[in-house]
Amino acid sequence: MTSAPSVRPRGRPKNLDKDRVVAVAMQSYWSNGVSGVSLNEICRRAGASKPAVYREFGDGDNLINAALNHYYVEAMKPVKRLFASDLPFEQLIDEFVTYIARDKGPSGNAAGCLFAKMCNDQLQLGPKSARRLRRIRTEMKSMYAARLERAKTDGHLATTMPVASMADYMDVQMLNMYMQKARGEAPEAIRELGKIAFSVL
Amino acid sequence: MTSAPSVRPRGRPKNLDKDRVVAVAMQSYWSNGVSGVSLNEICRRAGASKPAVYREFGDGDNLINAALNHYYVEAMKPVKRLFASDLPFEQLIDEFVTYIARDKGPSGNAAGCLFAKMCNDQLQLGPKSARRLRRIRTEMKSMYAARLERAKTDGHLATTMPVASMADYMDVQMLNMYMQKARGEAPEAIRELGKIAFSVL
DNA sequence: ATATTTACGTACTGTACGGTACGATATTAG
DNA sequence: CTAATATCGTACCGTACAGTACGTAAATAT
Repeated sequence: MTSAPSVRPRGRPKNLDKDRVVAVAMQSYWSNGVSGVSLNEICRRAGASKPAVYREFGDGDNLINAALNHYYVEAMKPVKRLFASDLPFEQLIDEFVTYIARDKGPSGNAAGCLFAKMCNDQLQLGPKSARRLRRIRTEMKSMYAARLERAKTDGHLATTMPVASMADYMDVQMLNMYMQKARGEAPEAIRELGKIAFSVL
Repeated sequence: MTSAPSVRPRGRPKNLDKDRVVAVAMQSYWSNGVSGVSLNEICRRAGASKPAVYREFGDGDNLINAALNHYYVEAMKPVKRLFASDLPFEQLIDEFVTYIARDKGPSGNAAGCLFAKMCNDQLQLGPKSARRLRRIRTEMKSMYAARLERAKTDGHLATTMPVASMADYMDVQMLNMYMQKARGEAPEAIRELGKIAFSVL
């Protein structure tokens, strides 16, 4: 566990609020895109000194990586819960679409999914965060695939399409919806788009 | 017309190859994304001096705008031709999907649609190019809508869905396919994705 | 020839970036 | 107390960026 190291370590105690830095980084990348906000700016927003951040994270790539992980564990909870639920498949998709269309950024004002934002400028991501991003996407596709398989055996889904293709399709369409949001489209339009896109399943 | 001004203007003749600069800019933005390549870099690649480029275009925003226009008139020709053709609607869509999946960047190696790339980082676009981009997208949606209307009256398209919604959907799915390409997906996978997405029409 | 007009490009400005050197400071170990 | 340890943050490094000042060169007009 990470909690309560009852004995203090040796040197000067840490002052940097690592969690805050990660949270600010996540929010910043979420709102402005990874290439839309600098490490300098994140330090400023978090009220942390740059050397402290470098001491903690090593380099910018690792900070992005940490922000991405934070996003994955925090912001994807509802989606994971939804896909683990026993809702009929059709209803699940409907909830999924509604959730994506309604989802708000951390500061309240709408923004796109951090995954989608990162997938966009993958090219300017460091190797570590790029790798992590790919891995997360694979995980989500597996989640989709598992649920699709389950729906198929339950008879809620009659199709000849291979499950893997459908999972890929869901992944792309989810990112797509989030991109629309990031472009400032209205939630209603996005919901409509999602409904059409997922009507093929 | 822009051709052959038989009388030379007064001062020192221009040496800057404006067309080349625009072409290089287009190719650069196409390959690296708008925020992935600097004006400095474009000057370097085009073999032009920076002041010359500024004299010609005023600022970076105008250069992006010019590149976008160049792309629109040059690279969208096949698509426009396709939508003006008399192909049965279903076949047209099939060709459309195939074209997007196969489309290669100017240097031969695959890259995403410049529209899609620009839609991504709209936020870091200048006001002029952002405005132009919106306008072009609207134009393309109109093109889709007109063709959809035509297919409907010809009886090639039986649906209750409003034409405007379908045009929006086509627009989004086209950008979506291009984004997949920009992310390095295989043409075959993209074609598959497109086929599924457009099967709802 | 000389004045006028125009484009040329080197060399500069100021800003921001990612990243770090290093002396100061706060703690524990003995 | 002193030594050892570890974090602190100011002030700096070199690089790259967008944009421009300005002296020079090449043309036409007179």
